[in-house]
Amino acid sequence: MSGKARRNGNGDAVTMSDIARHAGVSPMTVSRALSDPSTVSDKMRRKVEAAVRHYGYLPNRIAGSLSSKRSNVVGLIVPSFRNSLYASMIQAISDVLRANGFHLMIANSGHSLDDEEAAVSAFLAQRVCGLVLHNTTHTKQLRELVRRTGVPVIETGNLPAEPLDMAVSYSNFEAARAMTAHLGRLGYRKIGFVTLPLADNDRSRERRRGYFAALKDMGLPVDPGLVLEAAGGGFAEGAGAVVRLVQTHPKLDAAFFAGDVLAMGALLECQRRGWRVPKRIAIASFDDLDLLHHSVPAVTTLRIPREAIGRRSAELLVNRLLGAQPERLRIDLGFEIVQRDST
Amino acid sequence: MSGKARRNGNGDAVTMSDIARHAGVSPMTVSRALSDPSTVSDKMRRKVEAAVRHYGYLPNRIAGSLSSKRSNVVGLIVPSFRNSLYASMIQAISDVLRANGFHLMIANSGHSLDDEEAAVSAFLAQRVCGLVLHNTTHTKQLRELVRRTGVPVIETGNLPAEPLDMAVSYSNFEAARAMTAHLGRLGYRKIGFVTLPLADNDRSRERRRGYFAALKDMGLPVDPGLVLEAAGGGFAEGAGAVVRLVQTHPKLDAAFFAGDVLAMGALLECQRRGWRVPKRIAIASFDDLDLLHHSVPAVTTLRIPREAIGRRSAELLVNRLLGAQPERLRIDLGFEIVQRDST
DNA sequence: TTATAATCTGGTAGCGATACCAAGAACGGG
DNA sequence: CCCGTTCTTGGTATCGCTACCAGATTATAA
Repeated sequence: MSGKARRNGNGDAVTMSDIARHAGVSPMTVSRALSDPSTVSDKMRRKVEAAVRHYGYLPNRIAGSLSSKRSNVVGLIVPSFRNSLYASMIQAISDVLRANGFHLMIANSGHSLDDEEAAVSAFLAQRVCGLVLHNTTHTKQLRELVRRTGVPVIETGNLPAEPLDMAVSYSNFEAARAMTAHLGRLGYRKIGFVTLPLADNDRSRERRRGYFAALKDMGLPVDPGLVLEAAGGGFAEGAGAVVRLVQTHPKLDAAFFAGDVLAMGALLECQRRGWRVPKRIAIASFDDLDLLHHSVPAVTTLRIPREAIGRRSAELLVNRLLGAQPERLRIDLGFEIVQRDST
Repeated sequence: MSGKARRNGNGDAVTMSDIARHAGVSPMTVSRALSDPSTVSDKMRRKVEAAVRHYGYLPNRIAGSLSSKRSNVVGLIVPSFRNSLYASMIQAISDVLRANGFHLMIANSGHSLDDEEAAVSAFLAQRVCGLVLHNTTHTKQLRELVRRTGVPVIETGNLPAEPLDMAVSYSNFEAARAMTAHLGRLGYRKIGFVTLPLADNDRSRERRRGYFAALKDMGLPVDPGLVLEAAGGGFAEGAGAVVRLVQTHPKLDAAFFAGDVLAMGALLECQRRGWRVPKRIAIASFDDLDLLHHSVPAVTTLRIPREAIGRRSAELLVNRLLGAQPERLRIDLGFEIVQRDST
């Protein structure tokens, strides 16, 4: 062992030249045998494979990337890991990427646009070959960085009017509007709305906008007092919100929660207080946490195709990386209202 | 723009030499000004910083890593993203890494040891500087790979008898044993156990072992019929399991679920069927899904310090990468029984 | 059999940074 | 004012791989 290479604890890694020497071929042949076997004769390929197996050779993709100016790492930025709604999307992305030989780097922006920008910078310094951003409003710097480097980018979480590059999502505005209209059709007239934090979050704001639009569509009065901003997205906040709404507006007959955990918290609180759902108050949710289907009563909700969004995002990215023509896309994967017993 | 560099959509990236030329200094000075400013005079540093800002220079960490044989990317492998219990750990790891200038690559093993091995190979090819594995049984190849490359590794999810390198976790065995004993102390005598899938999952098996051990400790009969293996970890499986247990064992007075979602599914099913909890049957859970605290009744559970585990894991890794002596560690972060109304 | 194309293989020159060494500038003590 | 330190700076040589071109080998056609 040569002293210095130990720094990284990386031992003296076997290199391609080592393999080449032991296989009795040139390094180029080893390179080809590994990255595009069809361009090498069977005899050579077998010699190389044998040596690779024998020495447990692990190609150095860092060197490969530097040389080829290509990388196989995709960067994903989500606002937070805590929210389970990102989980199914991440899973889908991860699956598609892996099936195509790509890897995933993840960072979270903590709902801060500046942190998102910092994460993108860091990813670009790592020379990721593509980006997925769960966010559609960005700092000017970020837009500039993306433009300059020309990395393929998928935006998701909402449908931006002007995508940076490609967008795959559903419309928060339309979804909230549809659910509010649905409640109206069911006969509810005084519909409260509990929103997730609005700061730096276009998705939350779009949902609220959808709620207002539906009321207007139906000719229902728009009462700002019926809108509550929950400080967080937890059970407790949902519980607190439903109580406050009911107490300040005794005539309230339905409440629409902009997050599934909020809705569940509210439902549980109603159970605790003996408020019948949907008799005393109807509850509707945004996003189909599995739980909402199993609760008593099961909760009416919007099913967002989180998994499909992840899958399509990754597929688009992979296609582009594999040579598809750049094309500014804006794919709407829609949503679905799931009517259950809580409304 | 020179035609060829376009391949990656990467434009013609500004390089360190470009910055050097425009700042009127040598590339080495730029390198130093960026990576260790204290070794460079103020005048030089300012010139470099100005040029960096002006050209929007993004250092190429791929090249940096190749040259320095150091990387700042940590690989994390979890069985799945779907389970929220990984989420808080991932968040903690991500936070600690970012605070120290490291990045996170993530893969999922889908509960397969071979896939875990494949993911580790891929990560090592990317020359990650450290690994976190949420699993403590591995293929022989994987152990060999880790030994040979000498990467720092954290194992978590369970406390292995023989860690590969460092382990940070709690003991599934002790936790399950403690909860079962707790139920015994509360007076329950016929305690069912619903386990998560056991195949390739030492954590599940350890939990079951803990359950059996506690029964033995208490002199209670060990009836294999009281143990059910749920096919998955969802609400439906928990619901199905509690029904089957109660129907096949009318005398059953408590059920201990090896997963929080299972327990919640069972609780909801009991509500649906009008089985009083804990009167007819007590329900205890493993892992403190937030929901269990808000359900009616609130569910007794084991609180596992998922976040602390993530944090400590990342901290240990970072320390080691920053120069701490290798040391075979096995850190037990314990657990806590949270007695609530369901038992 | 020879010409000509189609396959394979190897040599060379980077990719964009950092390590290491050596030389020049600044500094202080005697 | 000289000389040994200390602080800065720059040159050179990789890091391990792939792109590109050229030469060698084999196959195919004439």
